[in-house]
Amino acid sequence: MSWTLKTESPFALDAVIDAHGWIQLHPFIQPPDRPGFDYTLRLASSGRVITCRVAPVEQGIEVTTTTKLNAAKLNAAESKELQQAAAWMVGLDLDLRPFYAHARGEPRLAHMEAGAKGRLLRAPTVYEDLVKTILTTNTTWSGTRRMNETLVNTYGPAATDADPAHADPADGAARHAFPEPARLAAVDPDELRATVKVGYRAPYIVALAQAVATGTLDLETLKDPALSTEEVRKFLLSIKGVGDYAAANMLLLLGHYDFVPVDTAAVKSVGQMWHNGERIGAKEVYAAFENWRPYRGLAYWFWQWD
DNA sequence: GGTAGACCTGGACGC
DNA sequence: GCGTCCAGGTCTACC
Repeated sequence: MSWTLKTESPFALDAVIDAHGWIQLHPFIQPPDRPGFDYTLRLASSGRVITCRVAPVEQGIEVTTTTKLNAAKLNAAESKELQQAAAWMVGLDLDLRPFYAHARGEPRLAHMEAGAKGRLLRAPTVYEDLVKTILTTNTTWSGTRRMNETLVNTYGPAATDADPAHADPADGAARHAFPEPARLAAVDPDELRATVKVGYRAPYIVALAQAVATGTLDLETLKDPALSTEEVRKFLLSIKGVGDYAAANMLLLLGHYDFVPVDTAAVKSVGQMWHNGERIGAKEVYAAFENWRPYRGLAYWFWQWD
């Protein structure tokens, strides 16, 4: 089964994929031999775990199911859920034309409008993106990838009726969806620490999963574009394990662009470009992008440094 | 409001 | 092979 989803605003799937490293985090798989990506998800409406293939078409994407579930077609609710998830993942709801107009004339951002850049690949749920963001804190990118892969393969449900032809191209293993909140909520933090080697992040992840699973924390409300940036930021910062960097990263994913995920790379880049390589802090990073309000984070993220 | 130290892991390095 | 050091954000205690 397949569906074509389109948007009115400038769009390029390869720009979404290349915007950051999320494509390297399971359940995303980037096939080496064709454009687009594969993603394994559990459909909440039925509990089925399927793998879908997302490929570029003009002004949008084509979404195709790639498992043997093709033989047992998705029902209406499942189809709707899959299409909504795919549209959210690639940001079909976003319109960056106001930013392009704002950035017109800045040579270091000219590549954005030309390449329809600005969207960042995201998971179907805010919960998944938040767990992944916590896994990016205080570690290297290779550490993030390792922790995420182990988390997904250990606690994520395997694709039902998986077609061996569509197994993980890296090792042929069955693909897994991201672990449900209820699954991680039931894991002892010490076990998570031992199996996934997430270290001190274990209690943060379990507490987050428990809050989502019990309904104490409704992260999906953060997708509401009517919420102000400050409202969303305050909400995120109230979660244990989420600090300024993690909140800013999540804000970018949620379509709020005024905060910069200040990490060591940010202070290094800004220090080299505007402070003769001197050691600087978050204050100087924000000062460097002051003229880009309310898009400071977006301008920073796509700034061409050389 | 600002700062120091602890939290974990993997990788680099020296022996 | 083993031990030590370091990088990477957030939290807590303290001033």
